[in-house]
Amino acid sequence: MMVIHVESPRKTKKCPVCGSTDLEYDQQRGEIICRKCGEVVEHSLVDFSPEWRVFENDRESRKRVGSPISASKYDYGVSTQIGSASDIAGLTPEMRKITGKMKMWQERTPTAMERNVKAALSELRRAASVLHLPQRVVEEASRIYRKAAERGLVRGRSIESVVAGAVYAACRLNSIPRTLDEIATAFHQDKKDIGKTYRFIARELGIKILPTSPVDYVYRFANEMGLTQKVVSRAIKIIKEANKREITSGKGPMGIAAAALYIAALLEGEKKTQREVADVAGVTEVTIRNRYKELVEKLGLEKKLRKIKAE
DNA sequence: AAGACGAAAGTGGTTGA
DNA sequence: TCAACAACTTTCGTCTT
Repeated sequence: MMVIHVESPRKTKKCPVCGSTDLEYDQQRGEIICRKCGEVVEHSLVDFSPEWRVFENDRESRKRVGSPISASKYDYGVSTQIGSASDIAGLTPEMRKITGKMKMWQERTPTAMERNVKAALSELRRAASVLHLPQRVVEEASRIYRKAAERGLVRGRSIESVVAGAVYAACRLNSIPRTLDEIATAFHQDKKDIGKTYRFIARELGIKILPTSPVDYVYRFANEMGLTQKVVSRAIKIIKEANKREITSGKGPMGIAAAALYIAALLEGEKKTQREVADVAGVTEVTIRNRYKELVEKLGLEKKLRKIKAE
């Protein structure tokens, strides 16, 4: 088994923004985040979760021999080659017949589906690097795509749109949200098509999709706007509180994340305009205003905000 | 002049008869 | 299958800073 040594990120890295060595490794997201300023120092790290984690109760594949089975290789990375002349020198004629047949079988041209999956997975890897997806999500997306292909769900849809849908589903399943916009850009696809395909394959494959939490977006949005950790914590508090008072259900998580960040930035004296927040969150100013109003009203933040305004 | 505010009309998806 | 519905968008005119 191949062993990759990875130094503990915490010991060696320094935040390029504030120089702090107090870094936090977020295993789920595969990111190193600076505790002080919230900067994402590094993405796409090695996934440290147990290598024997197996889905679908497949106990048999928990063996720790051989190279890791990788769903992102089109043959799961476990194919072998039957050699020719020299390899079969010691075999009886009957055996030679059999191995000859096996060889023919093996070298037969790949099926349409194999070729399809292979093309899809290379597209997947390309987009994954653009999106900084951790390996675990790539694997998940590969599994989803393969299942979809096996059930003939790709028919009538472009490979790209199905791969994109699989990626979106994999991200949501792992609570590492990428917005539909980001995925659409990475795949050069239309947002609507991806959404449709995503819903379709999720339904057909019986993938349970939990609504994403606004909290999942806060770090990334804040980071993109150069907001500090203080603002992030504040925004998360606001969202948690809003959850308790059930004003978040049915609302778009991105809008809530955006509004919470907007308010948090005001409260922490790092004001951003609605326009700036709207741009990174991929919602409109109007939506931010609507969520803003609800949040301020129901959480009783008017006094605090007025105080801030008075400077 | 820029930012914030909100009304009005339109879009795409969900739900329920 | 259709209509009602909620969330969100686009657009635009009006205040506020």
